[in-house]
This record gives sequence, structure tokens and C-alpha cells, in this order.
Amino acid sequence: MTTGPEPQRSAGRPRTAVLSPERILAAAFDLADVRGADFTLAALARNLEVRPSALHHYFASKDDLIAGMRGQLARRIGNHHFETLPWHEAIFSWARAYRLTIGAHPGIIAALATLPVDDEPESIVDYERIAAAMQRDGYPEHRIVPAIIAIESFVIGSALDSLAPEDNLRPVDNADIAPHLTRAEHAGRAYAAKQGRSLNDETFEFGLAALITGLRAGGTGHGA
Amino acid sequence: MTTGPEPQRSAGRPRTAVLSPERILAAAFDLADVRGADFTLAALARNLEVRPSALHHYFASKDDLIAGMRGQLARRIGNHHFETLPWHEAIFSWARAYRLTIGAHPGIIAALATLPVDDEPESIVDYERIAAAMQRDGYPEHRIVPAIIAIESFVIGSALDSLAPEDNLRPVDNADIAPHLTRAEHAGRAYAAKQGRSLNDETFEFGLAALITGLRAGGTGHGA
DNA sequence: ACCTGAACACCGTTCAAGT
DNA sequence: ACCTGAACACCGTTCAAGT
Repeated sequence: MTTGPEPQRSAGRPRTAVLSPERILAAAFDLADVRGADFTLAALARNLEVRPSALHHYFASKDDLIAGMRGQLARRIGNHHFETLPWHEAIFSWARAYRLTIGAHPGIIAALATLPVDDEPESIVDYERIAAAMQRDGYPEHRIVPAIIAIESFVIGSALDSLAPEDNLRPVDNADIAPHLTRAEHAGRAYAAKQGRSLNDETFEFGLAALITGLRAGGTGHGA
Repeated sequence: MTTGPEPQRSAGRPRTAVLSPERILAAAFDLADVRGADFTLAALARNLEVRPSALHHYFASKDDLIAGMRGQLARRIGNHHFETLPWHEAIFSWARAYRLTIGAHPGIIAALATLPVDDEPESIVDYERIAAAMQRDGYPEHRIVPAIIAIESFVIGSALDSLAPEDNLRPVDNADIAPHLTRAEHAGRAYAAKQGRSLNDETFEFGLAALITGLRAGGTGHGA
């Protein structure tokens, strides 16, 4: 035996199928949920008690599997009332759900963010809903896509940031070389605590509100 | 011979050292610049015409090498006149340089964004400069770190986004299911072209200006 | 059709051996 | 000290063979 330690099952087609796209995706999310776990097909196969090669019967490649996961994620983000609320209100809960949804799967954020999105019906539908709401609310046509992408970039960057250890900027250890940063960091952490939020969450809420404010104002701040 | 096809050099210590941290880092950036190239120690070793194991003499692990690259990147971003300009002006060129610097190395963005930043003097110095300028300009103490992290999240998210193919939201192929998005995408692309920018660049500039505007306004837009 | 098992071309990392 | 070479425990993917 070359790979697995437990032969579990003899060769040949099982009487009833062991795997299915849904079962594989569910196990893939379980694996991606474990921070620091190697997101490998081999580990996934172990959890499913099959050989790695069996997975290729349902997903042609690892990228293909990740694309499948991404499709499910888009569905999980949900609608968020773009039809009934102004876009700049609905977008808040959408962005929060988006961040939480991808943030819940640390083992795969980078892959999700990096992999090209060739024709993904799920995401397209999501964006269409937002674009329609913005158009309805009179947002300048040529700014709609930039605004959506800007928000998405912020959300993805924030999700990545929340992966880092909470004390990411660790000026505590650098109070001598970075006095201003250290003071600001303490003030920020104290404020977040008073709001009952982590610094990560407080930063996200603050930044998101700022971004939406600026996008509504037309983004004609400076330097453009 | 197990690994390399050309033995190049016989075993034993070379008379004059072949490698150095600087030479390895330079080759690592060259490798990371090639889009789609596998950023592996094996490929790096091939380019340097050494065996992979030789690299471990200078960098304990692959993560260690990436940390070294990150340190060099922070230095490349540069100062950007936070001492002489208001923070909200200096931050524009800093953010642009940041995005270009990490965006120039597609093969490694994900790793750069994902890897924990335990004590990185280079970045700390960078943040200290920004924090000092914001404090000097009267920005609320407890908002300084959230504002910096929000900008950084946006920059990193934008850099990742610029990795995707230019026609990322590809409503062209989906004009039937996403009419609003399709129209908005065309309008956005036409506007960007008129500015002599790619849609990616236009989106970044627009989003950055919006974010800075909102951060200056206090980010008390909605939903917070 | 759906799985195992063997094989292939890779990885990163460790470590003895050479100079 | 600084490199090669061999070895180890992994990867993802392909494909023949079994039922």
C-alpha cells in the first residue's frame, strides 16, 4: 500500500456511491475552517476516507474544487434587501456577511481571492442586484462598477487582515522605535473594547462606513 | 543524480561563496515577478544554479525567505513626505506605491498578505511615520490605527483584484442575466479609457479617494 | 460509473559527506 | 563555512484495474 494506512474499502465500484459533489464540498469547508490546516486534496481525501484520486472523479482539479466552493459561498452571502433598501444601506449588511463568510474559512481565503473568476453565475447575480440598486438610486453609471469593486477589495483585504494575529501591528514590543503608533494602538484598542468589539471588527466597521461615505460623496477627495 | 540535470559544481565548499542573502532575495523577486510562475524553492534554486538544500543555509524555511522579501518591500515603498505634507495628501502616493510594489510580484502577493507579520521593523517604521503625521494633524487618536489598517486592507485587496483578468466581472458573456451590470461595466470602462487608465487603476484611484474622504469625515456615515 | 492502487513528476526540509 | 547528494514525507494528477 502506497498512500493510506487503512484500506477501508476494496477496489472496485462500491454498491452505493460514497462521494458526491455536495459531500466533498461540505468536507472541504470543514477542512478550510480549521485555521492553519493544510488545505490539500490529500487531507480532504483522508477526512472522507477515500483515496485522493477518487476526488478527481467529481472535480477535475484542485482549482476546480475551489471554484465550486466559491460558488457556494456566493450563495451563502444572500440577498440583503437591495430591492427594498437604498444601496448604501443594504451594502452594509452585504459587506459584513461577505467578510464573515470568507473570513470563516481561513485555510482558503488566499486561494479564493487569487483564483480567477471565469464566469461565475453566482457572483454575477450578486453584483447585478447591487448594480441595479445603485442605478435605481441615481448613482453615476460610470462609477457603479468601480464602487462595487472598491468595496469588494476592502472586504477581501479586511478578511485577510483578520487572519493575522490580533496584535498585528505589535508596537507594544516596539514602544521605543514607534511611540506614536504605540499610543494610537492603545487608544484604538481601548475604544474598540468600549464598543464591545475586537480591534479587527471595529476597524472594519469604521473603514466600511468611511468608504461608503466617500463613495456617496463621489470620491472627489484629493489627488484624483 | 536525483534532482538536477546539470551537476554544475562538485560537492564541497566552493572557493568563493556562490550565494548570499541579497543574491537569493534578488532572484526570488525575479521569480515572483513572473506571473503564473510557481514560486517554489526548487524553481528558485534552478535559477540560481544550486541545489534546493543550499538555500536553507541562508533562510531557514520558505516562510523565512518570504519574510525577508517583505522586509525589502517595505523599504522600497519609501517615505512619501509624511513629515512635510498633511497625512491625507501624503497617504495617496504612499498607497499608490504600496499597491504597485506588491502588485509587481503577482507570484507572491497571497503569501505576503497571508503570512503573519511578527515584529517587522521595516513596516513598524512605516506605520510610525503615518501615525505621527495623523497625530500632528489632529486626527482622533483612537481612529488612527483603524484608519491605517483600513487603507492597508483596501490596498491589499486592490492588489489582489488587479491579479484577476482585466475582464473580471465578465458581464459581457452575461448580458442577458445581468443587464444593469453590463451597462455599468461598459460605462465604467469607457470612462476609464477617457482618463487614459485601465479599469483597475481607475477603480483604485476612485476607491482610494473615496476612502480618504470618508476617513477624514470621521466615517460616521451609516450603520456604525 | 465509481472507487482503489500504482506510478509520475514534483514539493520543502533534513542531514551526512565533501572541500 | 558552504555547497552537493541522498533521503524522507509529503503533494496533485493520471490511469489502469477492479467491481
